[in-house]
Amino acid sequence: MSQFDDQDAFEAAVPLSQRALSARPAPYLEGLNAAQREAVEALDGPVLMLAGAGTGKTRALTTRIAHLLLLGKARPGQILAVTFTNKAAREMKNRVGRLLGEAVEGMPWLGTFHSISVKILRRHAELIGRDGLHLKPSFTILDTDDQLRVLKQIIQAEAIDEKKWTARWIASHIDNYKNRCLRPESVPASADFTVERIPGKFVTRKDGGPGHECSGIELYRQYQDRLLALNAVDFGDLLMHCVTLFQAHPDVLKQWQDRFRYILVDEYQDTNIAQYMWLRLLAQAHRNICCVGDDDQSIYGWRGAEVGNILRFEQDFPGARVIRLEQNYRSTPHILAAASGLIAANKGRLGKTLWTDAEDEGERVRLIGHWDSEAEARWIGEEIESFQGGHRASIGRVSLNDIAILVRASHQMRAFEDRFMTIGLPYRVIGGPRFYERQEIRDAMAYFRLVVSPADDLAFERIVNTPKRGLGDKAVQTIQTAARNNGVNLLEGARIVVEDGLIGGKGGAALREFVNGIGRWHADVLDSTVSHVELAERILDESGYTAMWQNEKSPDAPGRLDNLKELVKALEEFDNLQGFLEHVALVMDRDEGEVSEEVSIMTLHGAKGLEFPIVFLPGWEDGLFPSQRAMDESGTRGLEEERRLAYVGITRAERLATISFAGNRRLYGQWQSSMPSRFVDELPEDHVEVLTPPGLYGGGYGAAMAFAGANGGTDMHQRAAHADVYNSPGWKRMQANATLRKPPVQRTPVIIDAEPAAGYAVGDRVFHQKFGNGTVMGIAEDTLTVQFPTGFKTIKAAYLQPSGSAGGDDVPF
DNA sequence: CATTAAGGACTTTTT
DNA sequence: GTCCTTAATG
Repeated sequence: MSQFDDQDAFEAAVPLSQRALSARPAPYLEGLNAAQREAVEALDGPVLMLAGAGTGKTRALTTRIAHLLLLGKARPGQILAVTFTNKAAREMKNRVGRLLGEAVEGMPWLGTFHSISVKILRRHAELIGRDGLHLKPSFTILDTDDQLRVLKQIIQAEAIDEKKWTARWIASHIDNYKNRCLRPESVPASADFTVERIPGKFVTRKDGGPGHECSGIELYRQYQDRLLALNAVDFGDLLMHCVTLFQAHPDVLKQWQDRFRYILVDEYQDTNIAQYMWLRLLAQAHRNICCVGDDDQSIYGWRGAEVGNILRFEQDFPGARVIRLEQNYRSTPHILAAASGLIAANKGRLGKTLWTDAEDEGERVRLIGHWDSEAEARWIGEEIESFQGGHRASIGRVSLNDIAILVRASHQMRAFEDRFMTIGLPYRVIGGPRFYERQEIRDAMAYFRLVVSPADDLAFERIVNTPKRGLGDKAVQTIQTAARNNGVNLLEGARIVVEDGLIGGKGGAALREFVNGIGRWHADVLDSTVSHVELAERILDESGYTAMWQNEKSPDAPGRLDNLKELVKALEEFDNLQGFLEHVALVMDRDEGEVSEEVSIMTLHGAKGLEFPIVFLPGWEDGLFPSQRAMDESGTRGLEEERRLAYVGITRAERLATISFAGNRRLYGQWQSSMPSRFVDELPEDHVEVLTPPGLYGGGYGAAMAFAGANGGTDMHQRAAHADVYNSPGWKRMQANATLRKPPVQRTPVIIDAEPAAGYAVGDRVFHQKFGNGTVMGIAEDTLTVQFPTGFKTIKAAYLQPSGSAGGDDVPF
């Protein structure tokens, strides 16, 4: 990087012709509106670009990069451009390339926070660690699965009661620390948590005898130590280690500050504290940082994102220019007005007024209620078919690719998949399990990992008995003991076990073959005459892994074999196995080929940044959307985030948005009734058209409520308590369109078939020693299904006590 | 040690 | 309802 260190040398290197370009207007600037142009041309100093939905943010950002390059302000390698997703990074890369033609090489530092952090960390790995134990540049990146496996080992060693404190739960706490850049030694005691050990199980600890309790920070420390010993990092570490590195080594920081002359950040509203520190450290010297974001689209608060980062930008970077992009090019006026009206209910916004110069008002946002989630899916399917038939004059010709169904939670997708399957409507689910998260891919990867780095104990444990080699828990324990006694890794330990004949019979022979195989393939990795693609095939073949799936007769076995083939094919694009492994951990999301005509089904989170002519927004029911959990966990803040999610959903639509809700929905196999989302009532009436659903009693929703009420145990007190709901404008609209046989009476969710028992009723607030306050969602004899902030639990009534404040302060229900 | 049966938890959202 | 972990059996 020394070639960039000298400012004068760099300027001298820029051709005169390039610098002269700044003297004449650049043609690529001409299509921009005034605000976009300002955002592109304000190159030096801190800039905050507040870009509302559909205002051409990506265009401004990519043009800005092109501008920097064409003016000779920086070379491609001197621009740091950070995104959150690989998709966004790829998109930006493509668009910059298109703007510049073939003139400029791809930008090496355009990528996600995580992928850029890896690149930086690899160069300074040895500076991370303590007590003589440090990271090596070849460190592996653990995904959530590996992370949990490591934690489970620690939990077992510490005899922690995993029934009560799951690895998942502890992992989320550790992630939280890392999101805030808190290392084990810097977590304040006030942020510690306590877990219990299994009573009676003897544990020897350095800090004294057996204790019944264990500090969360202590577990965190052990986890970090274990990762270091494994020469591994998890996702959170990538950011946190980078920040630690920069803080502890000013000389290293300086190198990177000098290299990155200009910094651009996409989706700034989604940054967490670690990312914020990362950026600040890199930007503080020259302050050439341009952050793009929209506080109204901040929807990742639950995983540590801090809207505060964007709200505070001007304080962090005094003298920052704030540029608002407010002209919307995406949606019709009705859609825009509906979205704006909804988001206006949020407080603490930076405030933007989106406008459009489109003349055609378009159709109003449509609102429809259904009897249940199946009717909702049926109706949407029929709507889509009628679009296809072409007899919808106001809409015109529609391709299935133009249509998206955006749901709050992934379990909603199923109803649509089922329905579309039966009517033969092509669809694609976006954001399902990732390619590299599939079992067969992870197994294959573990083989590759172990072959490349024989010290990868996690990989060893994963595959030592896959395919079945007759090596169970006991055998693995024998290997672990041998490894520990000799101070070597598991593969070496296994070799010792084989040599000493500690495992006999079938298992011993199989283990011998396994160890020999890994050794053989490892030698081939180093042998440059062996192609890595061929080697990969051979590994899967000779290990018996391919045969395992060939012999498996379950219906998904062929698909898995296909995936393995695809994996090997993907290898061709890399120079070696190492490079491939690195790529898969961070960047390999399968490219969603848009070859055929399909309706897209995805979550609202997954839809951010996308747009579709026609959008369906089903499941607008209180408890589902806004999600009960978000509200229980974060109160008003959670509700506002949900509202932003709704805003994101509506603003995805270009021409037609349809919001719907169902009176009954199946959750965990039980039917449950629900109320329309409060967001429905917040929509500005002038921009909404209420549709009458087809079906029984002239109106599915009204009938749904009457039915639910009849079965749910009528209660005057309840009726009075919730009377206001039925006076709300949204409710009246629905009433006008539905023939109501009986007044609706139930506010809280009802399990239709459930008998009230144990003195509790559905909807009651209860308290549990560990899980805290929750809401009863289902009753079966003496067992209750309770929704806690941390999720659903099925618990015996004896462990619960009634919670005093039914219907909390700012939390409804 | 592997296979099978029963029981429990689980549902936001993702790099 | 589904997936996963644990207990019982071959």
